[in-house]
Amino acid sequence: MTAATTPSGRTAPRGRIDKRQAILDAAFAVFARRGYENACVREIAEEAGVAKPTVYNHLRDKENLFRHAIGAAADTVMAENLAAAERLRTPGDDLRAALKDTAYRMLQVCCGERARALRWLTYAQVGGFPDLIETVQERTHGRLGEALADRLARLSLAGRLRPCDPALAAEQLLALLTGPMEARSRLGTRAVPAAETRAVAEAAVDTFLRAYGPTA
Amino acid sequence: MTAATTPSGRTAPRGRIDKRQAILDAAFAVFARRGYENACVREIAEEAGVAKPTVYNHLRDKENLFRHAIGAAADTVMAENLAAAERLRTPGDDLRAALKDTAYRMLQVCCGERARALRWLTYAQVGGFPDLIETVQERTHGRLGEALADRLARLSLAGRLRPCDPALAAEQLLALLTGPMEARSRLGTRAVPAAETRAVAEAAVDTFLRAYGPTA
Amino acid sequence: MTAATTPSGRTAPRGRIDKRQAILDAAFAVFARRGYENACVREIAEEAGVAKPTVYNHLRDKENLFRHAIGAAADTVMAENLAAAERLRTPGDDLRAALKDTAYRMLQVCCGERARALRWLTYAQVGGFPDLIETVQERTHGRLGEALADRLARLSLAGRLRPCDPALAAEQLLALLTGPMEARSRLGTRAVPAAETRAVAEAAVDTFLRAYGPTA
Amino acid sequence: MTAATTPSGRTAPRGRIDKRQAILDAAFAVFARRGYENACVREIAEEAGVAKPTVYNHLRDKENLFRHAIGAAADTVMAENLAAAERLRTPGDDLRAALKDTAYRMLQVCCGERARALRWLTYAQVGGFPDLIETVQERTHGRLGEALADRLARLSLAGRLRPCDPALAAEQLLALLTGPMEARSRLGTRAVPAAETRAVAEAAVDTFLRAYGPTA
DNA sequence: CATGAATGAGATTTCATTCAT
DNA sequence: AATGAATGAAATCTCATTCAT
Repeated sequence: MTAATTPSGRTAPRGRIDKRQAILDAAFAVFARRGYENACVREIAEEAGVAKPTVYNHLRDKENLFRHAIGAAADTVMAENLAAAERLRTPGDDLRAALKDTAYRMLQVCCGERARALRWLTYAQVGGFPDLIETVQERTHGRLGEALADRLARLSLAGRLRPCDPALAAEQLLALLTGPMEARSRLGTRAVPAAETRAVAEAAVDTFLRAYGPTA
Repeated sequence: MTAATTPSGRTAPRGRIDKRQAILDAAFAVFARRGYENACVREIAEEAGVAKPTVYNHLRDKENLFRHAIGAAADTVMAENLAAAERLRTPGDDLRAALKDTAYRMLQVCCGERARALRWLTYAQVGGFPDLIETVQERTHGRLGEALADRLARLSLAGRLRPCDPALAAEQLLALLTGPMEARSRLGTRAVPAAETRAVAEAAVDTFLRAYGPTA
Repeated sequence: MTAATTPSGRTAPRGRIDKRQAILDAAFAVFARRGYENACVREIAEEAGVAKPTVYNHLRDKENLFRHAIGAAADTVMAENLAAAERLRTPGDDLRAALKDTAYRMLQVCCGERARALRWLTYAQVGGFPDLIETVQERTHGRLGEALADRLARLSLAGRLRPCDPALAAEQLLALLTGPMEARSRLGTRAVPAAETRAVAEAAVDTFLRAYGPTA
Repeated sequence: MTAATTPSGRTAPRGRIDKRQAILDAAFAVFARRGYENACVREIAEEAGVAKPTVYNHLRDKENLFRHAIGAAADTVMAENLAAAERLRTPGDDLRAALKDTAYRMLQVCCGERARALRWLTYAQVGGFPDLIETVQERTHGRLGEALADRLARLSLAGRLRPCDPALAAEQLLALLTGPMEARSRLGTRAVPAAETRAVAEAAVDTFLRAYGPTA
């Protein structure tokens, strides 16, 4: 942060790698594969290549470490999802195709490694850190719903969707996408072939458009 | 069996009969409020009113205890859900009303104490016990989807729904119900007023019927 | 003990197998393969085919069980050894051959399954049950030494060995036999080929006779 | 390292240096008086003046602790025995006296506190750690036998013993020494008076020399 | 700032032993 | 006499966290 401007200095001759970032990355990785309780600080420190007290110096305690690691991952996942939703800003002539494309991209994000780990950790710790979970939920699902609602509102105003409550429409579109995927991937334990993912996206959009498409 | 008829005679000089059930109940309660790792067998034993080794005598180890407690809870939740789905066997004249009624009942089950705890534990341990989770998932969500698909197939044949893939329709109806509820209850951390629950059910059914209702 | 006179009724149509004997046998077997502390009463009961409390009914506690099991095994081993020593009662013309034969037989006993297990258990528990160990030691090694000393005294009187302290001679003969065997069998962990065992016996007797043989 | 020079400064604010050695010493002491299974790490930690996890930090687990403690004790005992055997390098004119002196010294070592404890532990755990026991056996008995054989070979070459297999001679001399001592000390449970120890040594050497002394 | 070493607390599990039938 | 069920006690080991350098 001091010298280099690239926060994760790709291949740049990074002078001092940010230990803090290394710790957070390692923490998310370890939390993801072990869960919160089973993850031990020693393993995180090893994965980050630092000594245990260094972790405590930077992030005070295990809980804080978890909160920061989760927060960072949530931001990343959300950015990816919003990027996918942006696609709807320029729907082109074929709305159905644009929706399907957007939907498929979002599903890809949701099925990705990071999003799956984040979802598991989120659910797993909803009892232990309800406030954190709520924050994450709002910064991810909530934020995505809003972005989607914005797009749908524009489309409705433009007459390309029938008049509707855009928040509700967005909520239902998301549900039609993620619900079946969770079921088919068995909560993320089995990989879903790309073709099936695409089929889920298309079925969701078809149903959505029958319900929300412009009236004949 | 001879003298005492109290099935759970607290401190009665005979404690042979339903110790196992008491342990399983206590286990689910403790797992539900502490999570798998934080739950300790001592607490479960205390809650069940038995000594710690008794727990081990009956259920071998913590993992086995967890599996049985989860399995039992899953069966209970499923039975409740199937009972709600049965409502669709006699839809009466007003299909929309019947669907909304069924939907609302299922949401009530899903938002109940036990179902919420089961959902949390399921997600939380999907990394640790993938096989168990898969089983639970199939015995609950999967089974419910099938039951629902059966009903929808009948309705479709009867011309009260347009021709469709009943499995897909059931999957999407379930998604339209549970997805929004998860979002609004913040993964189950906040109570959703009955009115809002009903609204979710109605919106889901309305959307569903626009997509799957009989063609004009 | 009541009806049948065969204490371990070989193939006889044993009316009531002696549970007590079955327990003692099982106990020795389990103690032998697990050691005293690692042997658990449950396993002994299983091996004996009875329930755990039955073991306690018959033998009061684990310590008592151990004492009786060890005692019985010691008696058996001792009987075998004494039988071998008896051979010296009729030495025949060739004393050297008679001694070698006796020595070899005793080594066979000492290397047998039971004697080895007994030796291990004895040493292992010498700290925990010093009195028992002392008893066993006297009933086995001590008793054998005396028997041997008797034979050697006769031989000495008969002029077939030079005048000597027969107790000391017996002690040293035993030492020349068992010491090298313990070393070569690595305390009983590796099998010693019969040829090597015989060589040990012969070397012991040769040395013994050079020291105690009749003066030229 | 800067302020305190006391190598084991009891409660000094620095305890970094010889904790490991203190733990190993304490471990051998506790194992010696309790046996492997009955020794508990808590007691070892207390005896060493450290906290329980410190024991685990330094030696990983109870088994490893045992192996190291035994190994160290074996080395010490062996060094003492080899020092005694060295005596034979300068036998002087009176071979018999030199042998008796050496023999007595070795018996003193063998009857010492540490050697007795080592022997008990060795036998007791021969079932549980056969590889360790074998190692110990070779590093002690085996090594001593070789050293002794070397001395005897020299003496034989010098004509002070008759031509013989020195390994066998050493083996038998050791047996003549330790065998009777084990019997008389009842496996180490009772103290043998110095006079009796000396008598055993002399008897062993006398017998040995009659068998292996120079031919008249 | 980074670290090696140390520790207090607590979890799972096993075992010998005893009731009550 | 024999047993299924229950229990008090204890042991191994792990972890989050803190000194002192």
